[in-house]
Formats: sequence, structure tokens, C-alpha cells
Amino acid sequence: MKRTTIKDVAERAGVSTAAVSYVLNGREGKVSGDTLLKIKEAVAALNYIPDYSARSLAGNRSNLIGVVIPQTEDQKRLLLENPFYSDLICGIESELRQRGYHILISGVDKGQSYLDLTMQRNLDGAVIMGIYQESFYEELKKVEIPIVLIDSYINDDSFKKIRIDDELGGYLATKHLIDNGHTNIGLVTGSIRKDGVVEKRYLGYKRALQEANLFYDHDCVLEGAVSYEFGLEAGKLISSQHKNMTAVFVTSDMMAFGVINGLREEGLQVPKDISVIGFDDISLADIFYPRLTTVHQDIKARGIEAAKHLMDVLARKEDLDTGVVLQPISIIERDTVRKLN
Amino acid sequence: MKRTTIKDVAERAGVSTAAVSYVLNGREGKVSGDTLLKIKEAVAALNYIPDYSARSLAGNRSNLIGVVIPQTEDQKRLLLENPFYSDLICGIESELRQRGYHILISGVDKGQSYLDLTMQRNLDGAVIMGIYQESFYEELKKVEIPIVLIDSYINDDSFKKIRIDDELGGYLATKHLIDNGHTNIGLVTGSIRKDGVVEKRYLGYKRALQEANLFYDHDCVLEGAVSYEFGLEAGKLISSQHKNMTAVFVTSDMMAFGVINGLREEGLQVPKDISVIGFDDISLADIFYPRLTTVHQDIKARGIEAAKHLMDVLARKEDLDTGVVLQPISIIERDTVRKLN
DNA sequence: TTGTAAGCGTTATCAG
DNA sequence: CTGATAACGCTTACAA
Repeated sequence: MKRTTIKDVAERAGVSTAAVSYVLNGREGKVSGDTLLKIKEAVAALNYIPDYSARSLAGNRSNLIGVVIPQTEDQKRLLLENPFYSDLICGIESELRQRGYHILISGVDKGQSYLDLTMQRNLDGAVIMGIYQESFYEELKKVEIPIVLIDSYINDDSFKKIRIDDELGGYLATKHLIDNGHTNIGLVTGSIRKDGVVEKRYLGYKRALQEANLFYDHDCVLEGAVSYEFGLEAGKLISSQHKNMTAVFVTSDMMAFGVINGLREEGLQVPKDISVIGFDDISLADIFYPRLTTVHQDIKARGIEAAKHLMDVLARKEDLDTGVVLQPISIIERDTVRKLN
Repeated sequence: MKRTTIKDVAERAGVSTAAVSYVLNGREGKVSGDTLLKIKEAVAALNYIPDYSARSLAGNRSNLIGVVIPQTEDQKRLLLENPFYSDLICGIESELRQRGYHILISGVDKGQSYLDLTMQRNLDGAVIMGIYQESFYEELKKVEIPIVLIDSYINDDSFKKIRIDDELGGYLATKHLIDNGHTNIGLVTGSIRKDGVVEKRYLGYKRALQEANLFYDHDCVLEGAVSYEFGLEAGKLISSQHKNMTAVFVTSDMMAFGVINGLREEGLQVPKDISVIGFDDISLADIFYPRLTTVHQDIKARGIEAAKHLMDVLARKEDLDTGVVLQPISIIERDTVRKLN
């Protein structure tokens, strides 16, 4: 089946390709009402579908937004199994689709630059999730497209950042435990890297402890991978070695599930024997048993927000406003924290 | 930053653009060893990155594979929240990336055709998940690219199908319950549509019942949406109205979680009071409490299989072999089925 | 307001 | 084995 081109449309409407192009791109003001009508008729009659490759090549937008998501350790797979990322993508996609954009999902291999993809596909913009090495961001600056960072505390005016206040979240979670009468509170966390979300949550934990004049015991923090598996391990460890804890703050829901199951495998009940509070409020938090008390953030909303910003910049051709957007968080009380007082 | 083009490479190597193009596309046999070397040097030195838009326009591959996934009822969002689909995508992506392809994820709005996207983006191939109306497949045939169907029982030689034996799965699941001494077995299922996976699973359920000379009671099947929410509802319903059942076969894990939680909310324990077996073995099945006994299928493997087939066809330029690939399934025994005998 | 035509970066045909 | 050169479909000065 031969492709219907802009030329065909122009012919049928009895106008030039330029006129058709104008109409197609919303510059309807550039043509007369009469030709506008004729063109619209022709487009509909011929069921014309523009070729985005050609459009992209001709120097315009590709209508493609790159979405970078973290990968598994071995770099073989995207971390899509983590509902946090799929929710985020869900939000981004739904917003972008309405505006005629598509998303190109990918990971970035270690030590690699994102420039390649950007050039190859002529991306119009990008959303970067996760945390990378300094050099990655340096490279990223060379790309001349608007970029939104999710979950990054990097302080650079080249990027728009959409975040939550992770420190506050860590503080609130810990305080929630303290308010419920817990004084011996452990921490299970992903690896604490400078300026990462995890570090902030950890800092919040420490602040809450300090404020309540509780002793910070470094032996009570278990640091590892942000995964269900590590949580499981940590849960077992806690039950065997740290019997004195009455509560644990876990810096991500997936890990928290692991902790609870690990505890259970060793015969400890949550929240009867030990309380657990998570972070993220992924949809599973409400499905898991016992239902997980956690720090809520609206994940999809973050995706939508990211997409909207990109669209705004792209539409108005303004410079990417370089600020930080903070999305609200709150404690969702469910069934994994026991009141001691 | 000015873009490095194939022309720049040709200039630096002192050859024509054609020669460079040959080398870039693996037809290295078409140039002499000497020029090959010079070209390789130039590509590396200039850090040349091909423009896929131009390549696509010039009539070749776009190196883009479309992936269609079902949407929420309101058509606003992709069903990415369902781990089944994200796992599948994970598999497809990992396989395609290694071959230099990218995936374009999208839904298809009701009554819409997929032709549009295919034309717009010059897709090289597509993977279609979910089940659509007859007319959708009719339209799809007009697209002249290889297409793989996942989860569809449509009988059409234009498409490659990658499936599991859903009827057998339903049979095995039900038989597993029977073998454990259950005789009064309910069914919670998504809506039973002709030739859908759900119908097959339902048929398997009936066959197992029949084979064991058990009475098929239509009142014991609860039909609704394939969602956690409906499962929850069904669980509550079962506890209030169908106390005589000792076991339930639920046609998807996500629903099974709902059923178990619904039962629990009404004070019934799984598997003590009632046994539950699911279908799919999504990763959560092992995280949920109690750990879900279910029909296992390797979801990622299906994604990988789909991707591989597409790559094979695209590479060899052969016709898409139109067969059906059946992936193995098996019962995974965990903690939600109680032995009565 | 309209049309012409020169690119955009690649591939592929077709002579040398 | 190599190198011009004409597509591919679209956008956008620029000219009419």
C-alpha cells in the first residue's frame, strides 16, 4: 500500500504542500479560511498520517520523549518490576499521549552517556529517574533538550527537579514510631550515598531520634540493596541479633515487605512483636498483609508533573525553568505499627 | 553542537558516503580491507552517531518495535500496574536492546486502529498483548510488518502467537485442588469471552470437575473484572454466601490476592478455612502472605520469545512463521492450598 | 495569502 | 570495489 504523503493531500486540496504543512502544525493563521477547509477535507478523505521520521529529519520535533529508568545490577533488565517505576511511567505516558507524544523507555549502561540515544532518535526531551554518577549529568548537559530529574538531589540549573522532601519523610516516619511509644528504632535502608534520596531519609531518621533525645545506635542500621531480597535478609538478621528493637523504619516499601516476611520466617509477628513503617506507598502496600503503614507519595502525580513540565517548555519554547518542585507527602496509617503507649 | 553526519565520516576517511553506509550496515564485504579500516577509524574518531530518523525515512528499518498493552477501562492509562505486563515488557526490552532496537509502548483506544502508529513511526514490528475485537485484527493485517500476539487465541495465519495452554492450566489447577481432597470448588474469574484466555482456563476447570465426577455448580463461579478489586469483592461474597466451598480456583494472581484479603476481612483464613489457587505466578505470588499456590508460567520468557521471533524474521527477511508457540506451565505449590485427605 | 525549492541525513541505484 | 546522485516525506525561508 503506497503511503499517502503531504503531496497527495496538497494535490487533492489544490494547494501547495507548504499550506498543508502550516495547517498540520497549527499555524492555521497563515492560510485563508477557504484553503483551510479544503485542506481539512483532503486530510480526512485521504486519511493522511504524517511520517514522524520525515518530520523529525526536517529539523523539527520528533514527538519522542526519552524516559530513563534504572536497571538491574547486571544491566540486563530495566527495573520495571519495581512498581514504583511502572507507576511513574504510567503517569508520564498518560499525560504525554494526550499531547501526541510518545515515550522511549530505556536504561543507560554504566559509564555510558545518554547523548547517543538523544542524537539517534532526536529526542525532544527526557525524564531521568534514579541516581547516576556525576559524570553522567555532566554529559547530559551537552544535550540541548529539556530534562526533568526525578529523585535526584543534584544541584544544577540545567535540569528541572521533581522531588519530595525525603528528609522530612524520614523524619515523619521515625516520629510516627516515636509518637507511638517506640524508643528503640532500627533502620533498614538502601546504600546511603551522598545526596541520594536514601541518604535524606536516613538524615530524617537521625533528626527525629535526636529531637526525641533517643540514642542513635549505628548497629541498628542495616544498609544494603533496595530490594525485596535484602529486606528479607535484614528481617532475619533483626530477629536473630537485634531483639531489643521494637520498631523499624524501612526506606522503601518493597524492602519493608521483605523485612516483614523475614521476621515472620523467624517466628516474629508484625506488629505484635515488632513494628514496621515503609516509604513510598506503592499500590501493594494496601494489598500486602498486614497492610503496610508507610510514607505516602503520589507516584503517578510525579510522573504527570514531569510530563507537564516538559510539555510546557516544549510548547512555549521557553527555557526550562530550573526550579525544584516538591510534591507533598504524608503518613498513611495502616496495620504494621503497634501503639505502645 | 553541529551534528556529525555520514558525510563528515566519508570526508575524513577519504571515501564516499556510500562506502561508509555499507560498512555501517554490515555489508563489509562490499569494500576493501583498506577502506574498511579507514572508515572504522573515522567513525571512532568523530564519534559518529547515525540518525535513525533519516535512516527510517530513507526507506529502511526504524529499529523501533511497537508494544501494545491493554489500558484501564477509561482508556486513560496503560495497565502497567499489573506486574504481568511490566514483566513481559521487561523481557521484550532486554532482548531487543541487545540487538539495537527500541520499543515504543502504547495502548490502542477503543475502536481505533494500530495502523496510525505503525505508519507514523515506521515500526519494524509489533507485539500485541491482550485481546481485542475482531475488527482490530482485521485492520492489523493491512500492516505489512511482522506481528506477534500474546494471549490471543485468534486463528489467523497473519500473526505469530505465543501462548501457554490456558485450558491445561485451568485443568491442572483444579485437579490440584481435587487431588488434595477438595470436592466443592468455586471459580473466580475475569469475564468469560469467547476465545479469550479466561474462557480456556474456565474450560479447563470444567473438564477437571467432570473427569472427577464432580458436580459443576454455576452458582459457584463468580465472573467479573480481572482486578484486585473484583477479587476482594468476590472474597467477601464467598464468605457470606458460599460457605460450602472448601477451595477456589482464581484465574489470575492479582484477583487471588483480592479473594484472600476479602476472605480475611470476613474472618476466614486461607488455607485453614478455604484453599485458593491462582494463575500466572507473578513475582508477588511469593511475596504475598500466605505465599500463593499458583499455576506458573515464565512471563519474562514469553517476552523474550516474542522479541526473538521478531528479530529472526526481521534479520532473515523470511516470512513470519505463522505457528503457535506454547510455553510450558506447571503448578507451584506454596501455602494457600490445604490438604484435606 | 500562496507556492517554490532548498535542505534534513540516510540508503540504494547505477554507472564507472 | 567505488562514487555520484536520486529518492524518502516534511518544514521553512524566501519569493511571488
